[in-house]
Amino acid sequence: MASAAGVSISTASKALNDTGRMGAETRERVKRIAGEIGYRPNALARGLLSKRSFTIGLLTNDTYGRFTLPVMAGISDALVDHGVSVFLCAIEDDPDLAQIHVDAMLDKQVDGIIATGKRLDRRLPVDLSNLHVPVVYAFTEGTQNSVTFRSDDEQGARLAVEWLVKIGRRRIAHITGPEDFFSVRERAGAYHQVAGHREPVLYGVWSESWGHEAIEELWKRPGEKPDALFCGNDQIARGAVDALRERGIKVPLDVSVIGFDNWEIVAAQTRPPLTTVDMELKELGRQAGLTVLALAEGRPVEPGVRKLPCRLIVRQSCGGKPPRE
Amino acid sequence: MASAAGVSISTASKALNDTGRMGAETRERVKRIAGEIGYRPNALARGLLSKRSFTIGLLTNDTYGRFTLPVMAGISDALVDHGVSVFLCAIEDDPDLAQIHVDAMLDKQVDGIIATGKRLDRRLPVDLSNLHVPVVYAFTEGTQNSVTFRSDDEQGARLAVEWLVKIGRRRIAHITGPEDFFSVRERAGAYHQVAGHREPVLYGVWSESWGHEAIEELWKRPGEKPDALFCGNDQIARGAVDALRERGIKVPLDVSVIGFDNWEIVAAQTRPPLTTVDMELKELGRQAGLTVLALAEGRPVEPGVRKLPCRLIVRQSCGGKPPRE
DNA sequence: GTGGCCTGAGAAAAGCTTTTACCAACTCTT
DNA sequence: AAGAGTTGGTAAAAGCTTTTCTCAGGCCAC
Repeated sequence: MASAAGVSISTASKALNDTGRMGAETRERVKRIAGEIGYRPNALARGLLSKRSFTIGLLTNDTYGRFTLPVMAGISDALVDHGVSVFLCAIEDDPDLAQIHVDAMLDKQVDGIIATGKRLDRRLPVDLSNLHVPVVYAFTEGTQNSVTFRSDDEQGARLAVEWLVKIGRRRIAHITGPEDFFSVRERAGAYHQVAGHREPVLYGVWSESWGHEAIEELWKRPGEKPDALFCGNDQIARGAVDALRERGIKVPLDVSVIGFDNWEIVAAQTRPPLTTVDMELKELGRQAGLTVLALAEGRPVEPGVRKLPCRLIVRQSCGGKPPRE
Repeated sequence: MASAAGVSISTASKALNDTGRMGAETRERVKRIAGEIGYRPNALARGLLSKRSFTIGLLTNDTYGRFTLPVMAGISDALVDHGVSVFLCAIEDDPDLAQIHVDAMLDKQVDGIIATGKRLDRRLPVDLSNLHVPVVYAFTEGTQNSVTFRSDDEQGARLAVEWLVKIGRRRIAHITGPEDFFSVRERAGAYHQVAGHREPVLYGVWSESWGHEAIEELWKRPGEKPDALFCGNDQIARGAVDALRERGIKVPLDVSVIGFDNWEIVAAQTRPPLTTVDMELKELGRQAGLTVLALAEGRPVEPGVRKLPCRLIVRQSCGGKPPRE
């Protein structure tokens, strides 16, 4: 205990927290000695009193996923400056496990909870709506009157298709995932708007092989072939690029291809590297973290859905312009 | 407070913890009422007294990585049964950030720390050797007298090469990552032992494009071509498979290919899906979690390096035998 | 009938920090 | 020089559990 080395016990607290009245040189001395003996206050005791644990819980059902990781990095990044740590709880769509983790977080007096997932239009398998701690949703469906952060898929898709139009492509096809995904419908909607229905939308699954198949299907059809592909994710785009290469079609010379997600490991390793749409998930996580912190501190936050803009990452699969950055 | 609804205050504690002496019906009544009002003890107060926070810290420098995620899932999986939660701290090779996180964990009285990384032969950029809490290393280089868990890369490589031999391959080449990786040398060593130096080892980088290049290099050489490839990771294997296909060489008919890591997203999406070596990282995490818990509870644990066996995942890139599981 | 023992339950302390209240001593002011 | 105000610091309470100690009452035995 710092008081042993210093002077008293409550004086030490006031010295270290720059609070209360005391002699300047006493304060300095206590601080110095505390530093020397490496004294660090016990956060448990502090939390017990202040009702703040400087801890938040992150609940995700996307264990192996590419979505949660960037979101998490953003949250952690935003909160470390405020001395807040993050409990990560992976709940594989298991309601019981989820409840266990939520209870454990509540027992540990988390200041707030962030729920995140792998899909915008699905709820986590646990009800967080009537907790006595603030809850923020990030990249997952929230409840009524909650704060929810999500990517603006419509704007992202528009970015992609407008880029293709801008570099001179006219017959743009859209190969994407299952139609029951909200994101898929939003992106397809934007595609229709911008591209003007010139080509049909091909709905499928989120895999490379579907990208392959879709190309076969498109090139089997009579008439003019597409000169650009807007793909629902990078894996589909990669499958498509590979299929085109096998047919001797040059990317980006003959066909421009654009993906979605900016999943580096796929997008950057494709030949040629994929131009794609980044959902800025780290920024999304950062904002979610800051928001849950604000709520925990009692600052008012307007409920509602916040759509964060996507960003186009230009690599080499579109041509038209040399890659930047 | 449960005591308000029940009878006293310390009696409640004893009732809920099945400790102390008291009437059976009193105990039942307290428990029932506690259940009804949804009483849950404050873990902070409990931790303050018991010196156990039921919290451990997980430190990783592999933010986006495929290694930390399974390890983490294993840890979480093993500890949730014991009521222990996990603080995840991502420290991007930044010593200052690492120190901040370690200090925060210590302040929060974690019962132990698990350090994990993306490479067996590198240390985290922070010294954890003289903490007053137990530290366990998982998939990263530990300190003297510490407990370290790692995959047995030699055994894994042997598994792979022996499989190739068993299905009748004789000219097995090894395309792998940078030679300064410990894992690379271990795997190469096992390859040499089992394959008997029939083919040279090609050292490069951990990317698909290196897999491509390596194939070009191998097929440019005069003389007999390899009939099997043992690749240092799944990405290299994928690059190699793609390069072979482009040359009209059939996998697995003409050449068997085997990868390393069992990174589903690469291995399962390759055409044909890759046979590969799984390092059982989730099991590794599970054991690390259980071990740090044992240390936290004062149970003795023998220091040293524990090598966990790898497992061969048979898919379709080798032929020889139909895929299982 | 009384002393000893057992049972059931409550009182109190401890764990560590922060905050409020308080006190002793000192310095002005008049 | 005495009262008022200021200053520097301490004592104590609160926050919530758990654990140990104590106590009151009932029962049995002698």
